[in-house]
Amino acid sequence: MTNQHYGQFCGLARAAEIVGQRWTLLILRDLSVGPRRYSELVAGLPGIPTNTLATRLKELEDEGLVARTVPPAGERSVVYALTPRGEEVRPALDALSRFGAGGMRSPREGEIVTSASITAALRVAAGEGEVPEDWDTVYGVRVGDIEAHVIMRDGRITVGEGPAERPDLVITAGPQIRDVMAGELDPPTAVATGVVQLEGDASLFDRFAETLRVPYSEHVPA
Amino acid sequence: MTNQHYGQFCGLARAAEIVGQRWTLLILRDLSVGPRRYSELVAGLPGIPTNTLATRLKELEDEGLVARTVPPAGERSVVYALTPRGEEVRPALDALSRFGAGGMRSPREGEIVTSASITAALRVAAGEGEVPEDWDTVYGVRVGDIEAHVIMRDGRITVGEGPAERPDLVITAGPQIRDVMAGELDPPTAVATGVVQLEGDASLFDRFAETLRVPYSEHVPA
DNA sequence: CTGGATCCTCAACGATACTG
DNA sequence: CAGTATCGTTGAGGATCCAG
Repeated sequence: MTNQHYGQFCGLARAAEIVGQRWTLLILRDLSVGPRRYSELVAGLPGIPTNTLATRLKELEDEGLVARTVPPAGERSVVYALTPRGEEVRPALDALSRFGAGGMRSPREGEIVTSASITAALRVAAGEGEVPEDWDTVYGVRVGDIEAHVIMRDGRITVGEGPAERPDLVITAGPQIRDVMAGELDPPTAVATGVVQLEGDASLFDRFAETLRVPYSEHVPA
Repeated sequence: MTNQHYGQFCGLARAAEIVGQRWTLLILRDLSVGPRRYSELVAGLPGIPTNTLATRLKELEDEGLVARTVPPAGERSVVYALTPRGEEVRPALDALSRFGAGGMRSPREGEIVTSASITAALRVAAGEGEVPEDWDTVYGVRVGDIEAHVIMRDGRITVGEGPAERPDLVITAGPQIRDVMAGELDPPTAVATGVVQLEGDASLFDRFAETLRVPYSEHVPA
């Protein structure tokens, strides 16, 4: 429980004392996508020891980043969510995601995609989320049995978990969808080679590819 | 040396595998301020075990974030510096600094300020560094026996380590200087109460205080 | 069935000493 | 100065168990 203290009066050092703990960044990522129950966190973080999760949640609660909501009457389930202070970590999560994504080519052996990871990735790719006012498009994105949705409407982009309702276009793909978002694989080729499958108005895929962007780093070594 | 692998094809997970290691964020912070020799890193990171530093440097080199430059002939000293890929972590460091600084009030028992920490803090506070074109001001900032400098010139802000050459104003203060940068302590009061001492054109202090800003979080619990 | 607590093992970390 | 070697300690990993 005694977190590492770096002994420096420094914002980064203080941040490191929190997010430098193992699993903490991924817990925050999952919670940044939406409130979660304990078992949902376990499911979204394959490999996390249950005691580690319990410890981390307690630490994050002590730090004021996470609040556990005990349901009032009919005892259903404890729900964990980011507090307002916890929301302030988002820009850092996004910057780290962007950095990490820059060095990410294809999945390593055994690497998976989770609901939170794809949703967070799409949110980062959306960036500030400015699009023309007259766009009104709903996308569904499926990777494996995971599904997320992207809505471009009223000049803004909204990203969420789960299937879209009445999507204009459903995009089904593997992790290689990243090559499209990195600009390394142009949409027609992606479709032609079967990297992505489209259901619905296929002409909307170009818009998706050009709007959601997380570039590869130009400086990855091997 | 087998870093933690989270098994997820996710930018944040990949980033976490690197910066989630102990001390790594602070090593990157120090290197982001400027190239460093091994002993300088040790000096700037009080408490770091020497073997941990050696291990981290090797890991960061393997990741392509840090390059060690062995001096050519007259054997002087190995120098570590960020690579272009390493530079890409800056936005994440800044976002984390900002987050951590938001929760930072006064120093905890025994916390110190280092050259890299103050320089990094000023750099983050400078933000994008846009100032009016006609400003031409050189500040020296002293905290304890540490000194950094801030130059506002040609519409930009430059922050660096070490004393300023021919400063217009030298600001000497303790860690409470943060209250000024957070907007919680107005400049006249800071001067009047002796929180900061000024040498030079004291009228330039207002400009310093309004330009360099790292706000406190409104949501820190206790 | 959810939300943990407990136990044990081992790899990583921390402290110190020592060397090219 | 720039690390390596050694060793004790801590925290993570993994399985299991328990309470509401």
